[in-house]
Amino acid sequence: MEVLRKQIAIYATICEQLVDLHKSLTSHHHHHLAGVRLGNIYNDPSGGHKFSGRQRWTPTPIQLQILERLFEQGNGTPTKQKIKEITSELTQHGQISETNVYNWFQNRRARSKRKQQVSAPNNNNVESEVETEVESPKPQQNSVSMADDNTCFQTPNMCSVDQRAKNVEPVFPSEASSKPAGNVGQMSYYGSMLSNPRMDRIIGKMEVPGSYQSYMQGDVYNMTD
Amino acid sequence: MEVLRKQIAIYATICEQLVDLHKSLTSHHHHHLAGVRLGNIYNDPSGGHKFSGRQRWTPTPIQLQILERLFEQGNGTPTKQKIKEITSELTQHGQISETNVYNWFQNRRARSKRKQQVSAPNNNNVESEVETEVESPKPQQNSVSMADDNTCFQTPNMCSVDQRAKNVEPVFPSEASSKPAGNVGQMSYYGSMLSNPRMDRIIGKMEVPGSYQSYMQGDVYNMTD
DNA sequence: GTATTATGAATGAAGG
DNA sequence: CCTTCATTCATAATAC
Repeated sequence: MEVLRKQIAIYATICEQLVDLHKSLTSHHHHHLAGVRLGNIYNDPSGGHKFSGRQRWTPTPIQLQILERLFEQGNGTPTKQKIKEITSELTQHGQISETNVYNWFQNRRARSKRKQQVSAPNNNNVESEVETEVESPKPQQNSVSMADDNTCFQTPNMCSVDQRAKNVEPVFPSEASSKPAGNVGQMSYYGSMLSNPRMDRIIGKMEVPGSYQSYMQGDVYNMTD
Repeated sequence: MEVLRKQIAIYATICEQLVDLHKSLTSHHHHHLAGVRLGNIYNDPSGGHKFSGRQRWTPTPIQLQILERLFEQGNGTPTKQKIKEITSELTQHGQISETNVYNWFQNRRARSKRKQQVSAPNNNNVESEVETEVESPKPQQNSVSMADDNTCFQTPNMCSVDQRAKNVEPVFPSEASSKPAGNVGQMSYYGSMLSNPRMDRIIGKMEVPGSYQSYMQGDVYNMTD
């Protein structure tokens, strides 16, 4: 009897933790779970009514045309004021929000930049590492001394596994029918999956880039380190 | 006694399903999350100069959880002292630096603010025509998105699970090897578990804290013109 | 139907 | 603090 009660309590805890975890994950990465409110109508004059649910805004050809034109004109300097105007204008041609416009310009600009970087290699001719995508000789944000002490600081994944492949295997077994939770005392399943097994003892120190550094400097407390 | 046994069975089922769901989500979309954490997991035999890895810190789910909690607690402006403490704590769950924590809070706050300032004007009137969550063919998250019958997610993977309420065996674990059920397979869907009274509270926590839908509603940037 | 590409969106970090 | 950039992720569109 006591055992049973305990079991119940434990399960309750586990469930809560699972839910909490789930919430964290979904709220940060699974936007498609949450913010599906934009493409509900998607007045696509081109005919098809894709009521399949649209998580992602897709510009109509007309919108795209206008956006492209604006981009070429102002060349990627969308002021907030402009954005509003543009949005108002584009709304007449389909569902759109200022966020969409903002994102569009941001992406457009970034993409252009990147393309040019790739197209115009300065003096390197050995950058043909991976042609899968624009590997781009990333000029690296030389903060201060990030690659000096411990190069492997925050790098979650050093080896360049192609994440674009959708069939990458998670490290933990699929366990479709293995065992969801081993011991009830602790969340062993998620524990093993989500918490790190003390493999990090190499936490040296980190770079101190501008903002934070200045932030720190203003403090009365000294960096007791 | 019987009630207790039943409770255990129910919890076992719930846990299984949560885990399964979570696993589906993470493995489907977040392969990187599965092997998250500083990935020394993969042997890098190359050991060469293939160090094109990412340099951007990515919080582990646990770190994220903790950070979110701290943020919600009202410590919107963590002092340096706080940051140090938090960092120390989070270091136990993955590589992290004070800068990361600082940036995270900064970003979190800024974006939270940005979203709120959108929700606020929406309170009185709905001048923004982008606001039209009525008649959405795909009912998105509202409060208990998962609790809906077939709401599922847009994820094709998830939606392909049929509702065959298979063996929801009680499998109340004994005190020793309390391992909830061995096989969940396609999981019998949420319907069964949601009808449980205990699940009520948990489902309440399930709801996504509303990040993206409000983000979509209006502009992202403020009009500092 | 499956794999690949294009691109909208999310977010960590830097700058001001 | 607020804005912007750079990078990454997920998915609609498309090629196969």
